[in-house]
Amino acid sequence: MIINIMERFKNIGLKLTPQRVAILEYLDGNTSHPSAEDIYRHVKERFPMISFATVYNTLEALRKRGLILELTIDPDRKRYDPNIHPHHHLICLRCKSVVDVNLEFDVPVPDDVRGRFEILGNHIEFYGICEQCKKEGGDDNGSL
Amino acid sequence: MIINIMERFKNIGLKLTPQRVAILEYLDGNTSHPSAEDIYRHVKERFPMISFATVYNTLEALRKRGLILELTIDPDRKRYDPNIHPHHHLICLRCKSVVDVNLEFDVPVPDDVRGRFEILGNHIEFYGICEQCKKEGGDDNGSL
DNA sequence: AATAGTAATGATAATAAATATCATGGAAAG
DNA sequence: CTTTCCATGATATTTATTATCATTACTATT
Repeated sequence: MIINIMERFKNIGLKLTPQRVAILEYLDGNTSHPSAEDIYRHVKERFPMISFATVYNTLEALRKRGLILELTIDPDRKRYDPNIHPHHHLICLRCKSVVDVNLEFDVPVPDDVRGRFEILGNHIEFYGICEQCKKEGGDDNGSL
Repeated sequence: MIINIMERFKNIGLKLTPQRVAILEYLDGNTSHPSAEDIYRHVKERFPMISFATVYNTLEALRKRGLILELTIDPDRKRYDPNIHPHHHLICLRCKSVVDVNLEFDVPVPDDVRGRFEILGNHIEFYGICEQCKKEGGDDNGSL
């Protein structure tokens, strides 16, 4: 999979730099829905000189080509998802962790809506409390 | 409806200032999902002295009491919704407009998922092209 | 292998949204 | 009316993201 992306990178005329490889390797199969800063901090361990500009640059290059998704599920920051297949998300209101739901749901939108809006896709966010947070107790459920 | 909110405002110990009334009136029945800046610009017409701090202040007070929802559907800014009943959204990829879908969908989440995550609610985002944008043509569909 | 062409890097500055601070003003209650 | 205490507005700060640009370095070609 990651080989494919690297090949596609080159085929499109994008240069495959060590920094980009590191970012791609971090993203490959990653289901933690990292933010730009998460990625920056991780890659920095191997490339202490890496700049935020490179991270944003690479993410934008990937996004423009549809190789990653930019998620708008965290009110504070963008998150990125290398899983580009249609799927949904469970979002923990306490710890903000995001878990994939790899299911196809049939969401029957009425004709009168379809007539007024060309629907190209959908994304379901499930809000709740993750297993980990439930174990730890507490009663702040955050807010929807 | 707006009377109710104003009453509740006072009952909770919040002060009902002219600025807040203006914000409440603008939000009441508003289905445009305005950003803080949208609200600021509108209220500024009547209260040229109003500050952004007051807008954010009021929105936070309303949100904390569950009187409005903070929407995380626009990658660039938070949007606010006075409709606190469960509903979903159509988001135009071209003009970023947001339209309500006041329907209840039954989204059957499998038991193994429910066992690992207490689901408290869900929100469906439909992506597509609105009627207005389709009329105007163009072929930039934005990206999911 | 040397080189030329071009895109990527990283340092830095610039935007922009949202939050924090705080002296002053004003709503609410008695 | 007066007192209390929260809200306001001016401003500063924080944080995320985008923009700029000289330098670097990958890639293809020779």
